[in-house]
Amino acid sequence: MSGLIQSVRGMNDVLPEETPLWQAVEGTLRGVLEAYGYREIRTPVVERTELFARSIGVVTDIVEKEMYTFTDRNGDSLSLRPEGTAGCVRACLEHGLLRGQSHRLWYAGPMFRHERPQKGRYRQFHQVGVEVFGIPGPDVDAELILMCARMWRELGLEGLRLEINTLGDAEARRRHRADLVAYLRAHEDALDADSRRRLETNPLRILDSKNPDMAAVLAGAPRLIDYLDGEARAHFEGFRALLDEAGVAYEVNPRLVRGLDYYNRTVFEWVTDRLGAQGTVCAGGRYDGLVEQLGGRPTPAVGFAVGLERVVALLEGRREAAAAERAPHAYLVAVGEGPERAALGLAEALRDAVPGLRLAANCGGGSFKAQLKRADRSGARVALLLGEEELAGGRLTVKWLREPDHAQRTVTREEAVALLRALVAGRGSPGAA
RNA sequence: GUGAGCGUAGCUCAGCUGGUAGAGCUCCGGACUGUGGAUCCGGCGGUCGUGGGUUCGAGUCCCAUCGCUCACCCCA
Repeated sequence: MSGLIQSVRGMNDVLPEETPLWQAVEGTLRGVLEAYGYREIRTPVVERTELFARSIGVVTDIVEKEMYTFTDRNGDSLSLRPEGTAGCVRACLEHGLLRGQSHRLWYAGPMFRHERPQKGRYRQFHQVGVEVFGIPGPDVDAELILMCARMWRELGLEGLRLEINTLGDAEARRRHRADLVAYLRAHEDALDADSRRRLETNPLRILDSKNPDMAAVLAGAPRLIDYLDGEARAHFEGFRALLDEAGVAYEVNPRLVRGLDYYNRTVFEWVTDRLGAQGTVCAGGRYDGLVEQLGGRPTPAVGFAVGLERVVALLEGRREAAAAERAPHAYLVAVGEGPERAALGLAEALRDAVPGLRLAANCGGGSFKAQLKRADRSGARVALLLGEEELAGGRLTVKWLREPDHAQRTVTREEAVALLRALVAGRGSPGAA
């Protein structure tokens, strides 16, 4: 055990016990995205490092110290993507998708950040993300919120809280940031070490400090909301009105800030208090300036990303149920030389005759007892027994593994096919066997 | 990057003040020549994370190192 090679720190295996829950989550999210007319885009996991530096921001933690960056054989600096938006914008620009038309897109896949792992935070993690290009109004912002709400509903995820805020436009943010830094510098002796460091890196975060000693100073700090111009203000009011109209509950959190530089105007987060320190399950906002910043024409854009590890963690209680939904319908037991030789062919014939059938055929021999044990553990609803007697008579014995009140019966292959069809259709009437 | 807690069988863990490693679950087999999930019996399975030190003797004490977990930071 000590000599074995282990997985890379912070990069986890998802074992077969767990994959059914992941598949259920992914399937549900995909269904919702399609219900809103969003189309999937797939982009590489590796991009030029410069793409992330120019989009996320050079001085952010992500770019400064969390990227997996390496030099390609030809000398280019490449990085594993730490988030999905930059690559998506790059792909759209590269293929001319942003000329005039609007696009509603989604993607899913692994992201990489070299952080210290902890609950809900991993070095390889998975996101489902959405990006909308070319629609400036608050109606899409609201649509994204409604889409999220539907995702939670269909997943059966309860207790998520929606927090929203507006960051205004670039100009307002610049003025506010300058005033804020000046104000905080004037009170620098009242700041703790962390906050002094953040004066350089992320001054907005200082407002979010949990240190009670700084509360008085922070209360007097310039507020971003006072810097908003009329248009940004109207956008936010419009967004809120649409949420109210739709009956979505939310909370305005003026201290809600996004870590990535490119956000402006609407930002939002869906949070839970059931995941320890990493309570954000989904976050997003508007980034109207990013496309231009990456060399395209000015193009309004909004998006969000869902952290799949966090969603799966919240749904952990449904692991068994999800696994049961994907278990085989039937397990084919074959004992004896003749039956064992005939089993694979019979299994093929049954799969041909019953579309959608999930049939596990026993391999590796074993006694009746051993094979039934495997059948039981496979989660199958019925065991199909093929022994010398059945083989000689062209029949199969159907044994119900989950319904103790249904006796096993030996039937013709045609009857077995009919029964399996009913099982697959979900109207399995076990008594009919 | 900083701090704290924890590393004993595939999994969950016991092992008191140092005396030469155990249980439950899983898996395989038997009781039951073609019948699983219950019960009983048996079997497989361990360089006690790794390296060094103290000692007649270290799973136990000391040091280092690696790993895991949680928190800070940051964020999905």
